[in-house]
Amino acid sequence: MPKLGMEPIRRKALIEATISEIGQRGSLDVTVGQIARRAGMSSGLAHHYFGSKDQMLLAAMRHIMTEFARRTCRGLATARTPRERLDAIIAASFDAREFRPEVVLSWLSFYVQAHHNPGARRLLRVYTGRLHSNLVFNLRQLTDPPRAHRIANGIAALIDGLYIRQALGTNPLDRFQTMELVRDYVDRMLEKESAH
Amino acid sequence: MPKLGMEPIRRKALIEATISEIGQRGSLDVTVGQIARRAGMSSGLAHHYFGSKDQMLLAAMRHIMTEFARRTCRGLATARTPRERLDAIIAASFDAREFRPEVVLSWLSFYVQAHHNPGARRLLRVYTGRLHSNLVFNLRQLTDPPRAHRIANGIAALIDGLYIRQALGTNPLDRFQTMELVRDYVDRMLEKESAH
Amino acid sequence: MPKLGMEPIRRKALIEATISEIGQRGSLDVTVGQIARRAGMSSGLAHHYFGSKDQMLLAAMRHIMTEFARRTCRGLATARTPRERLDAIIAASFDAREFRPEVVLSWLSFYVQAHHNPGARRLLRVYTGRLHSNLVFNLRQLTDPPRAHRIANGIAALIDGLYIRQALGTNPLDRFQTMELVRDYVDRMLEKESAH
Amino acid sequence: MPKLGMEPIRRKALIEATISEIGQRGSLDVTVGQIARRAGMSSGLAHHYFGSKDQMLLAAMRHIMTEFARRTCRGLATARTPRERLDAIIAASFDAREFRPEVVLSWLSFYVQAHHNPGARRLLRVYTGRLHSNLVFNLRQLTDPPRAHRIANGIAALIDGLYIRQALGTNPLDRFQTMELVRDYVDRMLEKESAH
DNA sequence: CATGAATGAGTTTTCATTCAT
DNA sequence: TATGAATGAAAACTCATTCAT
Repeated sequence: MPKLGMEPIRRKALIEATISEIGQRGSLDVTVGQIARRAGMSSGLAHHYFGSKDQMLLAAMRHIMTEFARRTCRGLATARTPRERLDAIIAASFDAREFRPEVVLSWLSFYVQAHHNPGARRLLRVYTGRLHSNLVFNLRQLTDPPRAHRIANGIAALIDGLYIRQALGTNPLDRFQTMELVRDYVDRMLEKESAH
Repeated sequence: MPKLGMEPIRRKALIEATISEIGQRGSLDVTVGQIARRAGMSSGLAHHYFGSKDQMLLAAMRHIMTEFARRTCRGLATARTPRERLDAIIAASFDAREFRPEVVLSWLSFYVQAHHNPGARRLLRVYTGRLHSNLVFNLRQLTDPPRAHRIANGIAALIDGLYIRQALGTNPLDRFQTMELVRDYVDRMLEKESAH
Repeated sequence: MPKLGMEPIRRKALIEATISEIGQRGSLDVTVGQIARRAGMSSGLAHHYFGSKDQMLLAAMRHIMTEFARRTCRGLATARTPRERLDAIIAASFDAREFRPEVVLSWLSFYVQAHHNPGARRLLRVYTGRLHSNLVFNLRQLTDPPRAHRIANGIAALIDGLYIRQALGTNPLDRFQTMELVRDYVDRMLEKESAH
Repeated sequence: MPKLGMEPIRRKALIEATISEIGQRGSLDVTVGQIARRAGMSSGLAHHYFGSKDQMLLAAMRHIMTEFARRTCRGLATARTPRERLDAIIAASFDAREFRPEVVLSWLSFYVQAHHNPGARRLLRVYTGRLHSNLVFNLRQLTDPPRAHRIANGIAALIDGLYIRQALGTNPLDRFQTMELVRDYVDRMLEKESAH
């Protein structure tokens, strides 16, 4: 049933199928055929729209990051104070849709891929850089610049670590406790009288 | 001329070659042939000693974890106070030999593998469990049990996150700063007067 | 809005695109999609007009040969003597438009195709036969029949060889020197006193 | 039955199978699977020994050219005069084994491949260059340098042309008549009194 | 008339694994 | 114990061709 304008529909279906399939299999070792089947089309069509498997994986990664960026923006829009904005960024990372097993596993897989795929690497840098500057911008209004950078690094590492543990099933906390852990970290690090 | 006692030598060579190869290629997509060549033998021999590729990867993972456990034990032996023991555990994680790119990348790869390989999963649980109880045991002497668990989770997540960032090249801190970040976290979380 | 009389226009565009594409890629491994795109239409339409890829390639071959035949006729029309007519045939082969890289390469590619495609083979025989009888007809007026055949074979082989070398870039002569080489051959072979 | 030292045997078998298969199918569009089957092995093994299809085709081309070079050398060794040496070169080109349909067709196919495969191109240049200098070296002892080059070009073109025609089945001459045509060309071109 | 969506067969290539020696 | 020859299954990718619209 070839209709006009199928491209965006097919691309979207393939991206979603990619994420689901990675999540379900728990590995980036997913074949184009599996993804295409899940998306209800032939593997040839998947190639037609994405050119290569790598491009498809990259598109999926991009999709996840775009969604994350959008959620972050939305959260930041309603926040009033720097502290609220930090919480909004954290909340975006642990949003219910973001923190689903398949999405978290996709992140992990992409992380691995990023090590040898230049495109994935670039994408990851964009994400990392954006998160860092978002955090630093707000932290700077609450503490001195060196500390702001230091805390931003801690937050980012904590988020990454909690993601991994979530992906591996070694995170005993639920979504809210997980978020609370990060917020607690921020609070503690911002306390004034600490002799650090 | 069949040499006696070759088995442990060959196995060790293969395990080390596995880790080096994964580190150098930056990916779990490493072939038995590549590993065997690096270990100076034929792929057939690698199978002879390990039975399958998966077993070989698992053995490499086990090796890394055993090394880590040994280092942790050694560190704990000389520590006198709970706080010192916590520091020893942290130091073991960021030991110079543990924190080499190839080892960190192997960890990351194993994490991915753990999700669908039961053997790897079991191994990972052992490591995670041991780390957690080690941390909790010492934290409990410094704070109440729920908090001890909470902080242990935070430390573990932070370590995992810092590992990932190290593997991906997104960790701007050097080894000592990295360790300091974790120790700082412990200090902050243990401060008494915090209103949490 | 179905346009009337599009067929010849489309067919012509496709034939020209076929030759250009083969010439540019330097290979018969040209896809229908590439040709169609170059001709400014969809691959489906190309099939609509030609039925199959082979038919399209064949039509292109036929086009080149028809052009050649037309040029030969035109050249023969103004020639007065047998020797002039021989020169006209030679000139038609090395006409500036005929001797363009893409056309020469198309010839070469068609030659290869001719070996297993009956249609192409038939077409090639027509061309070969026509050239041979044209040459023999005129040579017969200058020498005895066996020699005429012999010389015609030599000329045809020389032309083919020079074409190949042109296609491969191993012909160091320019178009005029190339033609002169053939004409020289004719002169030499027609010399009376030769002890052959 | 894996024995030691199979590599040269397998490589040879594959090269011969490549030439036969190209000859029989009349096209470079021959699959690795077909070649391997003809050589009595799996396609995987063919890749094991050659790395890629292109390398295999290239090896076949190299084989044909090496054989040609060897034959030429042998012929040149027994020749005493420049004229005899020219005849030896010609004879090597039309040697019974060289002029078999499958070999001639392989040449033609390789010619096509040479246009876009750098390796094939380089190989072809070596062959062309060697033939040219061999011819020129001997012709120079019989005529002036510019003429020597000119005649060498003619001979080479004639040989190529006769090969093509042989491959396409449009050469009505047998092997001896074909050779004689080239020798006759040489004789004619070397005649002194010609007013050229 | 025209599109481009869709398929599926076919091709190259890779690799874990087996096994004769 | 050790080799590397050999297989075969699986994967990515290509493309002629078909067909609903």
